[in-house]
Amino acid sequence: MIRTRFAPSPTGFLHVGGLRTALYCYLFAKKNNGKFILRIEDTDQSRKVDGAMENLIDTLKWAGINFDEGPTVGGDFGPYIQSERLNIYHEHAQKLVDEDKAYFCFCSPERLDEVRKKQIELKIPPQYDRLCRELPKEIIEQKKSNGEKFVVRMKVPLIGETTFVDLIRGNVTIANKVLDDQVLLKSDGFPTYHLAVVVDDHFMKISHVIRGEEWLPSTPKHILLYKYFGWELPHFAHLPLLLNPDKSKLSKRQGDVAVEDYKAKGYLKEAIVNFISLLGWNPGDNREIFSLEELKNEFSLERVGKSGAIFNIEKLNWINQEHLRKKTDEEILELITPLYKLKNWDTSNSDYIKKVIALMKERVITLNDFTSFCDFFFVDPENYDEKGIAKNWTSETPNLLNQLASEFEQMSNFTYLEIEKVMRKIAENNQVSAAKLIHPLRLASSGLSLGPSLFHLVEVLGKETILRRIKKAIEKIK
RNA sequence: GGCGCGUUCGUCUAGCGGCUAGGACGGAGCCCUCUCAAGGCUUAAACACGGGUUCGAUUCCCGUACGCGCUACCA
Repeated sequence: MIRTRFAPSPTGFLHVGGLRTALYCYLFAKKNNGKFILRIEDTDQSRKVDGAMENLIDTLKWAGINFDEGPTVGGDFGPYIQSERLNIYHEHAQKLVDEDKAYFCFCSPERLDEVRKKQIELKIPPQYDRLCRELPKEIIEQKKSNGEKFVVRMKVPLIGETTFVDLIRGNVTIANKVLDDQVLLKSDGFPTYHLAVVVDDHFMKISHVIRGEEWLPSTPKHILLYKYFGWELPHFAHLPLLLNPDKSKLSKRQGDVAVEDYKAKGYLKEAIVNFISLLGWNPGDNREIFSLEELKNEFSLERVGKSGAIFNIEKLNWINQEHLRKKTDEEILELITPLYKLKNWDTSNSDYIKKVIALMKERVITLNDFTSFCDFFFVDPENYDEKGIAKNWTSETPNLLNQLASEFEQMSNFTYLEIEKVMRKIAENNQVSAAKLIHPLRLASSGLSLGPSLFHLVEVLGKETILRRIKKAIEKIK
């Protein structure tokens, strides 16, 4: 049984890198008829943020990444929040101490700092100097009864090396001597990541540990712990990192990293999921547009790459457009209605909004473009594009528009076909090109010099609005 | 500093000893056209470097360089 987990810390919003890790874990599990588990790693009380867990869960659900076990849904191997599992960690830390595979350490943070500083000065690798590694039992008891604070550290072998297989990178070997005597249990009684991850992955029967590359160097410690406990190893797969444009690890400061930021910008969940799926994985052929369902069928760890990928918004834009096109006008209506309400635009006439969608669908990138480029469908323009005026508005324009207005007034069948006929006729009568009418009318009706097909636009806006706007434009422009 | 991982067009990538090194986004140009998009066509653009191995290396091995990650009682 394939079981994977996504194990974020509730320290803020879900990062796009986190979403990708979660997605790959999810896809791998689903592809193999396995289970995907969500576990909350809240062992650092100082970094914990209220509401972060709920936010994480909401965002995963929004993206369509549903977990089979985890907080809020339960499961047979819970609890799924590490702070609710402290007794399990204590028990296992004690077991290691009893078997001489870990030890109590009473060194103060101050001493540790000092040791580290000195080591750096001497240009030797900073590491715990193992002062407490062989403390006699009596001393330990004495210090404990004195109430001295302590941590539990793992006893790393001084010699030898640890090798493991990474599903993405192959064999990785690290000498044990460069491994620190890692703290397993902190003085506040919480475990560190290293203890908690091993214990939980074991008891939650995780078959494949799929996580970011930043964990690669500490994996030998985890392997050692599995061996100390006598547990079977899971498979490991370390994903390449997501990068900023300058190739550093994707972070705030260089753009948006929270999934919510992209949601707020009007990107579709389908597009975000599709885009990040391609950052480090490819299907092996030229297809690029995938639904989540399709990804579930296609995904494989064998096709995950090794090098980091820069998060490039241009491609996201294109993918968003592609997914937007796949949506029906009805679906888009549902997505943008809340945005329109925020703008205080009239949303009571959904047929009208659907016409707007039909006209704009091909020329927007994000959902937000349905608001930022669509004001004129709902409110009369107050300002007119300066360049457009300079280029297309001449002294004869008012006269032409007035002729147009009186023709429009008499039309009973106000459709784009008829509108076009009328406009071309007037152009001909005045011996000017149709453009002399089209561009100024676009300006008058939208205030812009770009937008959808003018004849369609006029039809959708309707006779009354058009006549009003023609009048207004003639008054306001020069 | 130490250890680890990585390195194909600007970006995402295909390639698993023999290819005119392919695709996509973005760029440029042309066509279409009432503008803007969309669409169609065309085009520029890459194997980090040096050694091996081999009849033959983008591909395998070793170095170098560069980048990134880790080096916490953070994850």
